[in-house]
Formats: sequence, structure tokens, C-alpha cells
Amino acid sequence: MAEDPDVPEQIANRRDARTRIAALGRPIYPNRWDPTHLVSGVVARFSTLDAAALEALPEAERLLRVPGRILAIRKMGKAVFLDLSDGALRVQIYVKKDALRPGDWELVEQLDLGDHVGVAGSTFRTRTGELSVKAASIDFLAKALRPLPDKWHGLTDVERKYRQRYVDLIVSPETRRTFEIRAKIVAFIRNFFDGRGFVEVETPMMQTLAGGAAARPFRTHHNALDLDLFLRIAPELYLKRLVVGGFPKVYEINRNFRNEGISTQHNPEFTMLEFYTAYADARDQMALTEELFAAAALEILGTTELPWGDETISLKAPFKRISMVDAILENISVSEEESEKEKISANGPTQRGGRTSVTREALGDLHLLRKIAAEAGVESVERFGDSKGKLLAEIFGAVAERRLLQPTYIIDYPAEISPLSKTKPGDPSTADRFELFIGRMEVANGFSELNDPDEQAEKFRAQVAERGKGDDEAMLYDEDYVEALAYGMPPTAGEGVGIDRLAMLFTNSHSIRDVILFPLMRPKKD
RNA sequence: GGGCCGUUAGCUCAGUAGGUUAGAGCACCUGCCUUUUAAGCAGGGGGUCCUGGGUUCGAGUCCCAGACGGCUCACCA
Repeated sequence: MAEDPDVPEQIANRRDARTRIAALGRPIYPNRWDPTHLVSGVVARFSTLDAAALEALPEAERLLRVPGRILAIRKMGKAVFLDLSDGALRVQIYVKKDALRPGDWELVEQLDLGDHVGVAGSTFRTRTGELSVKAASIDFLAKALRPLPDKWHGLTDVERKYRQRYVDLIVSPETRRTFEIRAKIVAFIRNFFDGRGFVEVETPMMQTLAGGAAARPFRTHHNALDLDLFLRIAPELYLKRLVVGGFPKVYEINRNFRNEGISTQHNPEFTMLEFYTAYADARDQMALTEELFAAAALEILGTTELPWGDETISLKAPFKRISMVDAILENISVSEEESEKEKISANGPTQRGGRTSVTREALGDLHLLRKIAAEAGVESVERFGDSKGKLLAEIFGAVAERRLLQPTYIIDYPAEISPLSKTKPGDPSTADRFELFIGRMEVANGFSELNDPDEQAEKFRAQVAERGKGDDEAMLYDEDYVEALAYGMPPTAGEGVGIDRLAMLFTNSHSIRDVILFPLMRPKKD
């Protein structure tokens, strides 16, 4: 059958079948075919009716025209059963040679798995009770020249799932479910904010200055203006300009781009919700976020208890709140025991040595912070210079972050690492900021927005100095933003929520690539 | 970027100590079968064992280099 040795046998067979279908006088890629239902519509309309109820319907009400992709063919001699899919659901088609329009049987003989057809017929139930459509005629709609993956095992090659998501979606219902849930999350969020008087906006993805976060940007160039541009790392500074401009409640759901490493929690482009509420502070944002997450879970999944591997995450509000310092103190002993255990199992007994005792006071002392950081496993502590805030955040990351399975707001961030945040009243070293951790991932980050243009200018200058010292993720001075603040921004709280990570939580996906339809992959050679 | 692991038929996977013609299930092809459903029965075809070197009488198997991917560490959200 396969004449050309360069073309795989099954593809050659399908090309031959396509030629034979054309020889029957059938259009092989018709422009139009009018359905009365999609498969899901057939199921919705008829699945509640038993055999007798279907039988009792007037003939006209049982007639329909349904298109779909063939995902199973069971040949029975002069009858054939097809499973027809609209991508979501399947319905069985019963094809009986002598019940078919003349000429259609010859077409049916040429059908392959994956082909698209349109069936006209009437619904009934088979002997085994399965809802089916008895075909009166079948039209050919499009050919699948390539064979589908194994009908039982589907596609398990993760590389191919990512590179050829269309194939994954055809054969993997769980993949489809993941992306349906993701879509529902985004729709729910829009509905949630729209219903609370927020205005959805779109701000620049290409910026002359990539601000609003600490990350390395992607560069690009506008030819006509001969202008270097950066893909945004955050929409933050533009959204706050809009608060200045008189939108007291704004939000944006859109892509950010960060030129950093790729991991199970990081994709170079990722989707972020950012929302700003004037006349609110960080505390209000936390309350709103709890409400949003719990309501979304309840609406979309029917529960706030999310399976997460062998564990369960409860999105029931309120979420735990604990300061960064307390989170360190609470977790460091456990964390030390764990790392000791690892060492012992790996290398045999080791002496414990003189560990620095970690106390609230020690976490305020630069010298001790450095020692604690080093002992917690933070590498090259020197690079943080004399920044107590950076050291504290590093220690938190090393000691506490990976233990935050249940939703936890970490509050009281060091002001040094929060240059866009207001500080707490009476405590200039502490930002009025929080980050929300769920499933050991940072899912949200928010704070009471700094709206004093002079203080903001000073913090930008400090960031520029940091950059001068080699921190290439420190922020740049955004003059126009400072000028915007000088027009007066009301007290405002803002927050960013990682949509991809939220989708991971809702779908029990442990890699961000499983919730991004087309994750970035290195191109395949040849 | 570092470490560990993977890559064999269209798909999912086996492949013993390095030893003849590299196997299985599904898919594919031929035949039978008019209510089956992972349909069934009988027969058949299909391989750059990721790529390139090397060791060896002999490599899917051992060694080196590379490609791509997964996990993980580092950085970040």
C-alpha cells in the first residue's frame, strides 16, 4: 500500500484513502456543512431520555445533523459504529449499510480515525442502552493524514504534549479539562471585579523602561522611531498612573515577560492579574483576595478543598497571616532538623557545630543575619552587601517558603526590597506589604502603594544606586511616574496575582507548563 | 548555568551478561462479521534503536561528545 519509502506507511494509507474519497466525487475539504447540534448539544438534548422516551418522540424531533471528529471505529461487517467527538464529548454513530444514502457506504469504508465527518440521522438507544445516532447520510468534512496516538494510553510524551498541544488536546480529556478550568478562572475573575465596580484596562506591553518589578526584561526595537523598547515585566506603574487619572478601581489581566530561568513555576511569559483599589490598604486587598479565591474555587470546582498531590489545600477564608520574621522563627527549627536528617542520611552523622541561635533580635543584626543566612544554605551571602532586608528575605526563602502549603499571607516585608510600597506607620523599615503563598508557591504580592512623590523619588534613587553596585534587577528611575504621583494619587492598595499558578492550584498541576497551552520550548533541530 | 535521569515501530512500552533475522499491545493492511463499545476471529506488513565518534570479531546494550526533554539546585512571580 505504501509505495514511497520516505512516507510512513500509515500516512501513505491515509493519502490513498483521501484520493479514493475524491474519486467518489466527494469534496474532501468542503467549505460548508450546516449542523443542527454539536455533539455536546446532542448529549445535552437527549442523554436524559431512555429508549422508550426517545422512541416516543415525533420523528422530526429526533432528526439532527451533527459534525465531529471520528475517535473510534468499530467495524461489524455491513454495519459500523463510530465515536464522534466535538472535542469535549462523544456520541456514538450507528452506520448500517442498507439504511444509508446510496454511495455513502463507499465513503464509510474509507474513513480513518481522526477524520471529520458530518452525520445526518436520528437518535435512538442501542441494545446496550447507549445513546446513538443512526446515520441516514454521512458527508466528509476533512481528512486526518496523520494517525492519532494510542487510543488507550493517549499521549504521555511530555515533550510532545507541549510542542504539539493540539494532539494532546485531541486525545487527553484531562488536558482539556485543565484549560477549561483556566478559562473559567479568568472569566470568574473578570466577573468578580466588574461586579465590584472595577474597570478593566490594557496598558503597554512595550515600554521604554521596564518597571514595576525586579526582573530582567526582554529587549526589542521599534524601527520607525528607532527606539529600543522592553517587554513589560509588570503593568504596575501604568495602572497607578490610571488611579492618578481618576480610575479608583482598575484591573488588568495580561501577559508579563521576564527574561529569567525556566522552571516548573516559571515561564518567560506568564499571565498576571493586577488590581488597584483607591481608598484601601494592604489589609483590604488581602480580604478581597481571600474572598475571590474561595468564591472562585466554590463556583468552578464546587469546593474550597483542592487536592494537591497527596495533600489537600484549603482555600477557605480567612487565610493565615504571619510576619516574615515570625515565619522564619516558626519554621527554622523544623527546617534545621530536616536538613540535619538529610545530611545524616546522605553522609552519615555530622557534628552539629555552633549554630547561631535564631531570635527576633538576631534577625535585626546585620552580622548575625549574614551568619544565619549562610547557615540556612543561602549561597554567597556577600552579594547582599549590608542590606538587612535582602538577607531577611533570603533567609525566609530558604527556611519558610517551601513549607507554606496552606494559604498564608506573609506580611511585614522589609522596606528595602519594596521600593514601590508605603511603609508601616511609625516603622520606616517595614513595608505595608504582603505576599500570599499557596502550595509552596508565591501566588500574589500586594501592598499599600507609595503615593508620596518625593519619597518615591528617593527610593528610585536608592534602586539606581543598587543597580550601580551590580544588582541588575534593581529598578530604574521612572521620571514620568514620579511626575504622575506629583499630581496626587489617593491612598491606594494594589496587588498582582499569578494566574498560571492559580490555575496550577485549581487543576492539581505541578508544572506551569501544564497550564500554559504553548509553553516556551527550544526549537527542535532538523 | 550545575547535578541526576530519559530518548527503541504511528502511539504506549519490553529488550536478559555485548552474541543470529530487535519484541508485545494498540494502530495499520487483507479476509469474515448488520446493536458493538479497549468489539471479536484469522492472516500480514512496518524500525536511522536521538545524532556523531570510539572500544570490540560483534553495540539497542559499553565509553566519549553533541541534540532535545524531564526532574532538581541556583535566580525569579
